[in-house]
Amino acid sequence: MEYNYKDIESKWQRNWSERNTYRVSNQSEKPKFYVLDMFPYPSGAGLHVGHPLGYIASDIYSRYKRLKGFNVLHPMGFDSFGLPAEQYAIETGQHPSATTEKNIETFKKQLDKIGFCYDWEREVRTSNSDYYKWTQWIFLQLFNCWFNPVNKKAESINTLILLFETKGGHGAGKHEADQFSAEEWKLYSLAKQQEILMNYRLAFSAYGDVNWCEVLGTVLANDEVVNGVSERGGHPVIKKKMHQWYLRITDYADRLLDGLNTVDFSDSMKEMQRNWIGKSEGCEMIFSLTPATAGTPNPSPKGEGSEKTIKVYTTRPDTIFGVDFLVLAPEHELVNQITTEEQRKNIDDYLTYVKSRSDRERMSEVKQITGCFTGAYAENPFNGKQIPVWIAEYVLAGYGTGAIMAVPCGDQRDFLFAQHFNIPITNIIGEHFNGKEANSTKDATLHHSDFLDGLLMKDAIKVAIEKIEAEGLGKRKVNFKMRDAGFSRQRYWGEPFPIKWEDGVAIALNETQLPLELPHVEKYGPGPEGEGPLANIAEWKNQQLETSTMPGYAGSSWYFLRYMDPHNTTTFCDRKISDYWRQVDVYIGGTEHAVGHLLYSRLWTKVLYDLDLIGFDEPFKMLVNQGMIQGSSRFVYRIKGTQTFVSFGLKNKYEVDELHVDVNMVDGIDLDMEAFKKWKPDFTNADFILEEGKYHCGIEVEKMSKSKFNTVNPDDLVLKYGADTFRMYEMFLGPIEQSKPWDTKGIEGVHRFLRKLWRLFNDDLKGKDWNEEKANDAEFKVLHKTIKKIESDTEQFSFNTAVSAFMVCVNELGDLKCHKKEILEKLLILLTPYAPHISEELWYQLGNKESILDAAYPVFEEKYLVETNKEYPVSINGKVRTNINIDLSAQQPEVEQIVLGNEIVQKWLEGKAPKKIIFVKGKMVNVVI
RNA sequence: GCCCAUGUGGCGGAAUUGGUAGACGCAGCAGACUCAAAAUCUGCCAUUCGCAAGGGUGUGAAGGUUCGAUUCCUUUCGUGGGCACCA
Repeated sequence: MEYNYKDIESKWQRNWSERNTYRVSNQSEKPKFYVLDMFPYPSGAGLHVGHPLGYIASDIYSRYKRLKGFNVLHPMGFDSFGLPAEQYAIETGQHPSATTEKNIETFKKQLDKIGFCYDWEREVRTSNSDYYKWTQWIFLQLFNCWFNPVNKKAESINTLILLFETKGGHGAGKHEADQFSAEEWKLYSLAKQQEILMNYRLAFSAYGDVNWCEVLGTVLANDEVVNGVSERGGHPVIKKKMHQWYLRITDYADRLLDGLNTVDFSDSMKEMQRNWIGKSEGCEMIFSLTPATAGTPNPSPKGEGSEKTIKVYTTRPDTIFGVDFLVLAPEHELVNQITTEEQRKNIDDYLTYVKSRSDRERMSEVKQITGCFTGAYAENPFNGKQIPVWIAEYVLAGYGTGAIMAVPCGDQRDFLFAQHFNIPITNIIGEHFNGKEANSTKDATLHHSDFLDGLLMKDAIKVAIEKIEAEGLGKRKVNFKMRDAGFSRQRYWGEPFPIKWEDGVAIALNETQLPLELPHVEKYGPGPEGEGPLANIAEWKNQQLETSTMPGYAGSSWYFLRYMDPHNTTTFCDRKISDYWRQVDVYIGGTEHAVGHLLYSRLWTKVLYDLDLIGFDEPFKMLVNQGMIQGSSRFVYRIKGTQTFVSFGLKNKYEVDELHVDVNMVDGIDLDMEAFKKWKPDFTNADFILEEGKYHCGIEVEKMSKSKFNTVNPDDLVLKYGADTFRMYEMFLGPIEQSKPWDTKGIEGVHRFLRKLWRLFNDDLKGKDWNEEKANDAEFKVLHKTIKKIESDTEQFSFNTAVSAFMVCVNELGDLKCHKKEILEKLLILLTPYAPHISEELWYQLGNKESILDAAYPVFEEKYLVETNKEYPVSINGKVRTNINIDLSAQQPEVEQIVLGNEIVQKWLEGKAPKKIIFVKGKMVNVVI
């Protein structure tokens, strides 16, 4: 009887589904455990081999925890709103709801073939109105609350109104502008009151920049902008100010930082989030502008210019005497006012240039130094030095005050700027500055720095801030790099905002009006003036409903809660149920979500917690990052203007175009030329220039994507080798957290392993081959070594080494000719999380009536592994020269005697006495000569 | 540019807290079985010198700490991911 994975897998998948084996109850005597995958975006390309990597890992862990006696929640769903579906719809004329539905069906079918233990009754889809009803509902909670800086938590906006009514503007203690009294507040118009409240709401509306493409008449995602022009059509893209919704995530910056100390994420992940939040301590400082220097007319009439000030933010106030110029962000509101007439043309040209540049380009292309002098000068408040004021794209409006004081001797970007524009550099750090590059040390002693002279820079920071505050020139300030999160998209395929606009005031819909359903239209396109497609729909527009929709991360910020209670129609998730399941114990997904999704869902969780809607304020207790499976692309080289293809090694002799070719037509690097000819009509008559009789393709590792023809479909592999082989092979590829290019080559080895396992139970010819004999010590040793290894590897998500331990175990049992049920039965339980189908089948063959899914996990017993002796490696000066078998209980003197008596050691000693003998018990011996 | 990760045989990778580098698997080579093939089994498999015994070199590169470094430190190069409207 041979291993027939096809029959076995379909048999047990049917059996498990008929018996509802994977249904999870919200009530159980067992302790709970919640294992979650980052749910997929159901793209039209279907599942590729990269998707299941994390899913297999979480499935193994879930099954393992179940064997260990936990009530395990392990759900799956779909993040089904998003840009690609919308784009695809525009291109093909199909409605996104239809394509999304179809894609999800494909995904589910593919997932089921791999044998995951999902409870599909708990499936969620973010684009279903019974789901996004609650996304909208949570948005309303965000809209209707503010962050109280005193209590450091979200509270109802009514508590803020009450403060305004009783104490006026300082009640909230936040916005400097809100210096009104309680009486004034009461006299304000409704619109004015709402305008002020908008500065506090956690979900708020304000003006912000978007990528605007005039020709396409639409707002573009950064992804759709390539080198400053639109990806589709290559049209120019500029920044445009538009009304946008935001989430006030900056108010939670400190709590998001603190929360990192309570969760089990990798250090690098925490570091990335910390850097994103970017907390820095420094001070704001005011520079007053001086009337223009002689020879240039004063741009501001009636001496107004002298009253103008520039507020800069710096983390290094200690360098105040090294300031050689100020730089404003090109978008800074003062730019227009301070520019002198002579400089106006230059400045305008520069602003036009900057408008075409993305933030990314502005930050990354530092070698290309650009900037423009405004003609204005500011005064150093401490020594009266005249400082030119420039604008430059490397200063971003969104960070700090949008203005910096440049210290070329201490900051490399400032240094390059000064060098490029011939601005004289003041050295305040003596020999620490070599004139060739900036030195950002804090350990130098300050020179030419007046009251800071002779101080160490790191000590001077405090002194400088105190002086600045004492003289009223500025104040201590904590800044965050993080900005409030843009929350609206000018798109169709997303959650509509439950918001109406009445005379410029945003009015929240009543909860009873939810869900506010996305209107179904056959065709849609961008609305006027960059509005979303909803603006084209008369019945929508007439109701004055908000025309943008929510971004992709809205639905994914809270989906883990909905899985707990997916069918509830009265609340997003019953409090009793979320109190049972609580945090996600293990969350598995890619690092690409490190700062986006993970921060947003942490924010939403904290707000829901503050409002007492859930009982925990961090969503994910532990995070496991899976690496990305990359595609290994193959290329062919077509001689320009022909259908002749030249092999990789000869391509430099011709002028060629590089074309992606489907990896599935290439064996290693050898192209299947017949398959290639049939691939596309263009290639039917292709000619080839070969090397050594073969056509060699070029190789490059890239993201796995349909357009690069480097995707590998898991279905084909499951069909050819079975789900169990596929699962174990994906795990065997390498550490779960490491990125690696996909390569199908090694899958045979895993399949061979499963057949070898099968043959421990069944002989291909004779049939049943297992027996009920008593196992001996050697067999128990193999088993218990494996139990120990598998258990600890599984706990540590080291699945690749676990697979190899299974192989070692089966090899060793094969060598021992062990076919004993007593041993094999335990091995099957260890294996079932990894290869559930074959394990269940063999378990059944051993005569078990109950499913293996709930068997008791074998208990490791140390006694089988106890050793009395060890082959100690013996090194001479750190190089291993021999091994000596020594009793493990031996102590240093005894060991020294044995080692020095050894022939090989004697030879290396050449009669000399050793200087030192290092003995590490149970490890090694090193003789130092 | 900034942030994070990563670099070990022909290939994927292994190596508790610094303690025998290359487990396990793929590919390859040789052999057994077979009319033959598949399947299976046995052996070899970092590199270099050597008939062998044995020795030299070797974990991206260069330094350092240590009795001992793939592991720790410094510098440097390559690759992958993220950088706020892809999800």
